[in-house]
Amino acid sequence: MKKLIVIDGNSLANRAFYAIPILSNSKGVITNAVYGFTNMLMRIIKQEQPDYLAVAFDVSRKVFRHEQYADYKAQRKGMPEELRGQMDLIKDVLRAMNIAIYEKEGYEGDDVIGSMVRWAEGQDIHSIIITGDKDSLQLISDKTSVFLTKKGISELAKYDAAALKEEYGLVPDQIRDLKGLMGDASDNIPGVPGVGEKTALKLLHQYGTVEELYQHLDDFNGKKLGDKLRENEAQAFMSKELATIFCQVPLDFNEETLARHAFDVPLLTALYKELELRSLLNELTSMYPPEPADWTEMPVEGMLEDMEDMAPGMSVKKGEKITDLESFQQLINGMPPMSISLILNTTAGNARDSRVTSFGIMINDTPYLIECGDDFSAYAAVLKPWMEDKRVLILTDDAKKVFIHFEKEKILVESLFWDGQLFAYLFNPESKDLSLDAMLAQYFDVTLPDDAEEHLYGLLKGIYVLSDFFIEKLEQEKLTDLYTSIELPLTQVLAIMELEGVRIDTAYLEAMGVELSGRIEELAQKLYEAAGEEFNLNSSKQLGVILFEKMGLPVIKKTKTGYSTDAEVLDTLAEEHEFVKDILAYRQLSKLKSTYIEGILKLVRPETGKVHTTFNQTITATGRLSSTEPNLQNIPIKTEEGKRIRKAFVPSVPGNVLVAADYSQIELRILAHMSKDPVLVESFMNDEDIHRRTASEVFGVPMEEVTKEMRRNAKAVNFGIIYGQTDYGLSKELGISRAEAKAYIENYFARYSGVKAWIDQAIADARTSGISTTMMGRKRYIKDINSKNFNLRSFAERTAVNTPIQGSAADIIKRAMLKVQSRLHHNKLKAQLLLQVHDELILEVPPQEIAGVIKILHECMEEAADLEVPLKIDVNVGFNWYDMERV
DNA sequence: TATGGCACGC
DNA sequence: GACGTACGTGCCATAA
Repeated sequence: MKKLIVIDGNSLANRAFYAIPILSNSKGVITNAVYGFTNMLMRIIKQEQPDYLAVAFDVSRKVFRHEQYADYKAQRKGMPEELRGQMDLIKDVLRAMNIAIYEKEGYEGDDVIGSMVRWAEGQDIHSIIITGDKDSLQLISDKTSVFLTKKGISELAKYDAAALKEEYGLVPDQIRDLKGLMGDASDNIPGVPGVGEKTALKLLHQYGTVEELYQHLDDFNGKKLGDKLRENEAQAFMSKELATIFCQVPLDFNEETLARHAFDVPLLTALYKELELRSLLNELTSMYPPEPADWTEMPVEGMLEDMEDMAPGMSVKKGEKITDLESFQQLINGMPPMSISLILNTTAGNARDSRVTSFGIMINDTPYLIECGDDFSAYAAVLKPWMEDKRVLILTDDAKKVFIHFEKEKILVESLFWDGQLFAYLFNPESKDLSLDAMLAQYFDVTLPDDAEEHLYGLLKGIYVLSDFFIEKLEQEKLTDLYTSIELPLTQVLAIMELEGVRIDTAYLEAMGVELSGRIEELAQKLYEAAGEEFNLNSSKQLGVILFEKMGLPVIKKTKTGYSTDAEVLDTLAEEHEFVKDILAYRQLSKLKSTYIEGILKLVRPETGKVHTTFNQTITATGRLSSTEPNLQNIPIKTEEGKRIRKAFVPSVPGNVLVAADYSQIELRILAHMSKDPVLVESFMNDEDIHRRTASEVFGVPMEEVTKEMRRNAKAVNFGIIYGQTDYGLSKELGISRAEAKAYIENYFARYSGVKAWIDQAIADARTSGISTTMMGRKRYIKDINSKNFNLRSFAERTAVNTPIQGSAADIIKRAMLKVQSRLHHNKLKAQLLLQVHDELILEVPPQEIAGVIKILHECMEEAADLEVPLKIDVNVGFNWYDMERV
């Protein structure tokens, strides 16, 4: 038998309106009833799969029943303004869905519904009426059932004749009698005063109908009830009349009109977009996928509402574990949804070595745990079409991880990313914990279950809880451009760099290790002899005892826990004591051996001879990257001994070269740009030796008369300016008196008054806003800027000066990396980005590409930002990272 | 296991 | 008069 669903439009809209908190789009149009109604409608369609579908409405407040009873529904308050405005929108939605709307002047929705189902019964069609109005129960027949909404709109109570009998002990037609006796306050049907549901049911169980009851009024002689019934006889009969649904409304019902038709997708999409009904739009687009769109335009579902705010029963489904490929294939068949959340669980280790052991994926409303064992490749292949689909928005906590593990499967992920960690970092780069758990706790006070599986499901759902909120917050904080045009795409570049890795000449490192071991051992023996005892040379505590107690050297500096033995202290003592010189040498060599030789050798992959560092994009307070395991951003360069480590960094392909391009004075150029200081700007415009010029200004001598000493001092001043150095610090640095240092700094600010003004402004801005900002809008909170504690406040002030400079430099080189990678890719070059060291990019380049790559580097890096002064790079080329020649 | 001291880079 | 240059990572010793 065919199935007709007919919905009481007013009733359902009303329920939706009161069940769902007020929602509105950005223009202030209230949408909660539209949302709830449509959601309910979609669920019914999915669940019931009807052949015919219609919605009936009341057409006006004046209906034929008013002729009988002027006060009919007089009690009822007018529809609230907020709901009235939504009725037309609901009808717009229905029209866009090509769903039949029935209404007739002078009749209520109930009457239209009654007429329709009676017609349907004649056509041998089974009807289901969906309403919140119990009056409709009178329409139940062997071919008609009624689903009543309860508890808001989330659940339906299904009634057929049997269910009605069981709950009320009545047949459908007796509903009219029930209303006749008990009345209905909401419709202002009076009934018999003093008779409520209990009494009415008792009477009907005994007498069956109002008519029959009044035939037997004598039974109530001498009882109060009898008097009430007698006094209100006319009213009882009228009430029953009023409660009777009229089933002969003159309407033309036909199967063609009632049959389900395809949605008018463009119209419906436009409507949802206008109303900003994101979860509905998402649902629609998963049925009818749209053209690719800019991800910022792409609404992430308002699943937050679904899961958190909606009535029970609307929440996402329970999680499910999948352990075989077939089940997974079934899950991932057909068109992708508009968005999925995806969380990879991997073994520890670098990009190359780590493996995906399991992953969580949420598709539509259901989170899954996929145990892929050793077979992630097969699962990745199944997911491939979705990962390569630009329309799919992937919500994850770590986009780089996703890029890496799919890239390893030769799948270039093209879908757009929502990366929770990256969002959290941009909102506050100093956050200790950027995990989804932390974000859910911080912003939604949600704690996920401890159980690993349930926790994963919670994360998958949690991403959706955070998604719209974070995108909105990103927009509000004006960080969207930084995210979409820099940080997110950079993630993919970093993934490629990590996977590529850097070749290490292990034989060289090992040989150097052996050499160092010998020298370290010699030094140790010499030191033990001089000290007159053996002690742990690596222990600063034990060394302190030897130096300052046994040998009686002067204590220069103390630490929290005892004597300081750092390089600064030892340098002061070194001149007169060979022992101290040897300690310094021992320290230098053991540092090289433990950190750089043994440390790096431990991390070389034996299969390839490469190390694969991990670039962390969400660690530093200023926006710089950091590098770990190994840290390739602090490979020695200052001392000749240390610099030799760089000979071990070689191209992976024989004949290739390493190309290193570093920005010349990028931070001072940024300072020139931001301060617009005329001297500094002019200096860069003329491509002068910046430290020489500073020396000339500060010491008041012509450029050509600047001595090496003056230039060294000026360089320290320039350096110190960027960090907010004090006269004390500068005096220490240069080994001059504090007064002298103070004079340098004062001279500097006198000559570079624009710089002074900018620094003052940067501090003042931070003081008012509590924030420092980079050129790209990256933020950092400067929390102690107004502290009464001098130390904290001074520190905050230095931060407020340094952060815009260092952070803007980070912005610029990140942009440069994107440009470079893009050019290499589009020109189909074999050259590869390998490393970034804050102001420097290192690439491996085949010999035939060297000239082209150098040109690309100049263009991309020098045009990464448009400043008041030019950006300039120096390029060096060599067969290892030590033997480099300037080109 | 956490912390401090030290040393390497930009 | 304080306290004394930004941002990181890694190794080792020591304390807990």
